[in-house]
Amino acid sequence: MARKTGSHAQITGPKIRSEALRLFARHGFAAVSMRQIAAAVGVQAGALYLYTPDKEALLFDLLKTHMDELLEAWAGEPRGAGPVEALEAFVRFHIRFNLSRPDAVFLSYMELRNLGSANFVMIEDLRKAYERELEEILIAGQQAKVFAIPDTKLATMALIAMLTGVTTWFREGGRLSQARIAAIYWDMARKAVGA
Amino acid sequence: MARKTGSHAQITGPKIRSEALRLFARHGFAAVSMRQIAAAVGVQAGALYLYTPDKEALLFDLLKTHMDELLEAWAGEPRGAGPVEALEAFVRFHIRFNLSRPDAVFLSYMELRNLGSANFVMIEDLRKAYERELEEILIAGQQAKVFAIPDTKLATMALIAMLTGVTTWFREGGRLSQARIAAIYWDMARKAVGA
DNA sequence: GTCTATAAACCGATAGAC
DNA sequence: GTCTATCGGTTTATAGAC
Repeated sequence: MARKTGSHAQITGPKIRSEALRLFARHGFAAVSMRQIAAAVGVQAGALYLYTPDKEALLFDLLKTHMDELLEAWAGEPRGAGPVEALEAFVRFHIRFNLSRPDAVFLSYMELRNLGSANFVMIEDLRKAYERELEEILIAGQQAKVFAIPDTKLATMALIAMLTGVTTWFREGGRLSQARIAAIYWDMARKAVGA
Repeated sequence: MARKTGSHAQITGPKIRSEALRLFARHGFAAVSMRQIAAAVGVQAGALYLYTPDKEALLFDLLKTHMDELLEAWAGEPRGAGPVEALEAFVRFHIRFNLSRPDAVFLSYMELRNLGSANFVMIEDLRKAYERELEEILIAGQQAKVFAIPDTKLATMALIAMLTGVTTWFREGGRLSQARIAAIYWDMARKAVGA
């Protein structure tokens, strides 16, 4: 099938998302103009509106995709039999996944406030579903008496904040390898829950 | 001394800072216009420039003040003799102080990128100085063999991220009191460092 | 599918009146 | 100290040519 000159939908669509993700994470959603995104992609600003109805929808698409991929990746992650093994799997998975997508992680933290309330609730629910995955591990370990946790809800929030924090300071080629960092965090997480 | 009609410098100055802090935290620095801040204060946009040379200087003033107050408050905080007591003091102080200023904490995390490089470095150095306070406690405890920490630098980042995370979900009048939350976090922090 | 051109609104910051 | 008015530039989003 013949296409008009300058037709590159299969390239432009993904490129808009990747450049928008990079720019939003670097400068903030409100600070980035549609013209900047278009320039980074290599098209004119008007062309963006063939791929997104408006700027907020572009942000929502990025956040929704990230959360979907996060939950899907965790669902497909192998994990051991007991709560301790499951917690170790979660800790290592969370660090590995988040470090592979630092821009998306940062965006999911910072730019939820730029979403309308309906979109906000949708992303928020996915985030809660992910947190629930960790809490269920903690509850199982608590019931099996292999964890000693004063409050599983607080432990969930504490562990996720601790693990996600890695993305704010980790730099490739730094003092410690990603594997070493994951091992150290697993050690601290394990101790924190009394395992 | 007589003043002209409409002269309220002693009220307007602090109010500009408090309203700007609230709006920047809520919507993001770039998303908030000087006109919005002025409207919240109850003056016209032009009047803001009697109190700040430009918008970025207003943001910097907020962040600098916050970091100065944080370091000053910690410097004046009573703490016990040993590393364990010092760590407990730090944990409780960090939670208490940050929960008393959630907007400033959020801003300090998210909007550093809107600072010019000179201003950025200044805030960053203050943040590092604060982190160093915690790391020195961990190092002292490690040397005294009352902590068992694989890496004091990583433990510092892990603990601060864990503790700061409280500000993202805590709501006054929620399930747990602030004192109870601090006690639970202290329990997890203590275990995490092997004390 | 992309471009150019443009509408309508808003931005940060300043000048001058009071 | 504050206001009104405004400059010069930017914004999101759309219309119509190709």
